[in-house]
Amino acid sequence: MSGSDRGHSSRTEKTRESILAAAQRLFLERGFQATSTDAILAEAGVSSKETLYRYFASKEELFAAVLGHLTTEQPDFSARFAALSPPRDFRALRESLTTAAREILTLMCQPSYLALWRTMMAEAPRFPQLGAAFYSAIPQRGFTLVGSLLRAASEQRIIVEADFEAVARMLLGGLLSYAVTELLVPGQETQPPSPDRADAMVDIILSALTSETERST
Amino acid sequence: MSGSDRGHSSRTEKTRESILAAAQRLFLERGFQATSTDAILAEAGVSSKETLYRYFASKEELFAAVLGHLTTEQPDFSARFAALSPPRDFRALRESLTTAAREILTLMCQPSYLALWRTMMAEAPRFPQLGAAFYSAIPQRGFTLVGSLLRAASEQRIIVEADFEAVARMLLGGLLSYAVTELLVPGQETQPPSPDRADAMVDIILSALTSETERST
DNA sequence: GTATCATCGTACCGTACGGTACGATACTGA
DNA sequence: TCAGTATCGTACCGTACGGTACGATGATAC
Repeated sequence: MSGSDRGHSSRTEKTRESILAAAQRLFLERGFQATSTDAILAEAGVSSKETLYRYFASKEELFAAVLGHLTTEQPDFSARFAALSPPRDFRALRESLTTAAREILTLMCQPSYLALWRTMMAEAPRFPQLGAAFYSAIPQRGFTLVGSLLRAASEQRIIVEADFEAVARMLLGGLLSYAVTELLVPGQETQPPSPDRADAMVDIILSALTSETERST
Repeated sequence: MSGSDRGHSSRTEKTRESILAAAQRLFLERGFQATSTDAILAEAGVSSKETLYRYFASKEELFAAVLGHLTTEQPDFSARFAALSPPRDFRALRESLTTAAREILTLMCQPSYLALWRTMMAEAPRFPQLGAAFYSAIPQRGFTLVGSLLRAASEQRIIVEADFEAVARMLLGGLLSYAVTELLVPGQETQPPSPDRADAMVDIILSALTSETERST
């Protein structure tokens, strides 16, 4: 407010960004404890710890800055659902869900995304607010968005009434299970699952949500 | 073979067990790197590092012994499915699946089980064979067992043919999603989900697997 | 009872880490 | 051009860790 950030426009911002970028790479690759501040400096091309501690009060604060940034600014799979408009008919609903599920599956199995999940779960006990923020920003939002999409479809009589919270958790949990595979069996070049795994799950869900219709029609 | 383990029957076994138990508690509670050998000794009531290194060549080997033991000897939720006999009719299938799903949900949300998952995913990059062993012993086996149970049911015309790999992943993944919640939002006493969440998922699955029957009958 | 071996208690080694201090140097803005 | 400051380069501090060494002490087996 009182004109504190005047004199340093581009230069300081650049070093700060490079430190953040280096820290992000190393934290996600090795975890919090296994990443030393010296290694971050070397990766960032910075030659003195004094520079790092000018921008971040401690290693913990740097970690929180990196993970907080990834939680809020990262393109996440929830956004795929947020963009979905209420479906017009069954065909449109199926198309929307299939596209979104495919994108989620692909995104979640990317190494950088897996590393984020791994780091979050590993450090959640030590950084509880980071884990909570991540949960409500990504998976929680996914459950909510899928659930409300299905609810909107049911209100338009496209699908039948059901426990949409359970349905959403099963669809996203099924996709998540592939990420867990990659998380537990790392490195060995397990090729990501083919997109038709997502298609199959959407079709099973929709099959459950239309069977009652068959009876009542 | 050549009479190496003769003289030390009860005493050495006891200290070894106490070291393993202490290491298990601390590794699961704090993780690998944050647990010092000194802390393990204190927790085990052992007064010299020499004793620890008599039984385990390194901290890594002790960690592998603990996690390997937990992977193979722990009562796991796959065993619940392995005990299931091929169902006689639809009612028996639903009963079996509901009971198993409830038990899995309860088991997976227990703190000790969550800590095992967290530790496995956190350390999988550094201990790849541990992660792979855990994956094939627990989640992989769960997918396989549920899938084959459903296949057996479909061969008896209890349910219709379907992509049972996807169905199994969705059912177990849906339950897993509750564990992920607890993993990411730790501590704050989030009460575990009620068992009827498991019931709802089983019913949705079965609804999808009977809808076609309605048509063909 | 005596030899054997596990454990004790303690001291030690080398290394690595998070964080601080400080003079020297390069850059930036007026 | 000059003042301010961000960065450099390096040295340092205190602590903690994994692992080793060794004599003393206790329990166990023959």
